[in-house]
Amino acid sequence: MTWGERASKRFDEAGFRTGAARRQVIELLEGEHCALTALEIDRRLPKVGRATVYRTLEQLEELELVHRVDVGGETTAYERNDPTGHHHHMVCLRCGRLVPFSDQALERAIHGVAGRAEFEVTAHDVLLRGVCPRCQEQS
Amino acid sequence: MTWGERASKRFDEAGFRTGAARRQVIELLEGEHCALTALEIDRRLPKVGRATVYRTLEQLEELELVHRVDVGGETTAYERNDPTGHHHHMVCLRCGRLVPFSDQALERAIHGVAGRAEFEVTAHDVLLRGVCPRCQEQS
DNA sequence: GCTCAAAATAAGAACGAGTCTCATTTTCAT
DNA sequence: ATGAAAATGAGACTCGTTCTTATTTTGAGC
Repeated sequence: MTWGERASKRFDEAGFRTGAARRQVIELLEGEHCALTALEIDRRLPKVGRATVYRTLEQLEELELVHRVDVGGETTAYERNDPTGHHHHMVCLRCGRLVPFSDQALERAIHGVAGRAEFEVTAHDVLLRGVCPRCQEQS
Repeated sequence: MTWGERASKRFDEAGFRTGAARRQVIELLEGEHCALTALEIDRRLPKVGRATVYRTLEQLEELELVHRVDVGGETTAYERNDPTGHHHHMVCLRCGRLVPFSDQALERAIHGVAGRAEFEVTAHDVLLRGVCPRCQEQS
């Protein structure tokens, strides 16, 4: 079952009705592999209102079908929750490109810290900032 | 030498002139131990213009006297660069409290990833989200 | 101390991301 | 088919941040 099918099903089960706007947002996310910002989605779906885009993303997040990716001060990005795996991002400071990565040692270290902390840690983010290969060439 | 003195000196060396506004921003940061948001600083210094607050923070960042702390979508916070050390933050999802931590294994893992990446990595952030002890008690 | 060009500043307009409101359209249980 | 409830689009609004511009302050050279 694809992510899109799973998303539709989960919406049904949650008792939501399905409109054209929601379908389009889901289709768009289905086709993307890395994070998309809310405004990017709005721009790519000119027939869908901004409010609807944000509302839909909020619902998708509640249903745990997408999660936010915080990439710096600018705008928030959203990404499909793929059961295949947890990962983090590198962001290019010049062009904004996002590249995913994952690392076992990193995850172990984070779980270690979380275990020793007084906080009840429920989530974590790691962001590497730098310059992507493409932008390095250009300088 | 205090952080404030170091900051003033560094500004001089960089060829900047010293105005009243900048002095006030530096004094305010001097007195704070953890991150302050730009707007918080603006609010606490009503006689200083918004633009000046932001410009000063930008310059402080360039001179490596403060660094940004990204704590979620809202607003960006700034924190004194203490030579004693690099650290990350846990943020409480209920009350917003920030608590610093640092961990050797975590840093090693991050440097490992950065070294293997095609990106030229210049900075990194780690944020643990959860519930602080104080808020855990209240529930 | 003065002087004056350059730097710093204050005030507020402008901008961009995100939220809210509300009138209209669509969905779906009946 | 019908109509109450949900979903939607358009645009007003908010808030953090940036830009513009006219004014004030600084400090190097006298």
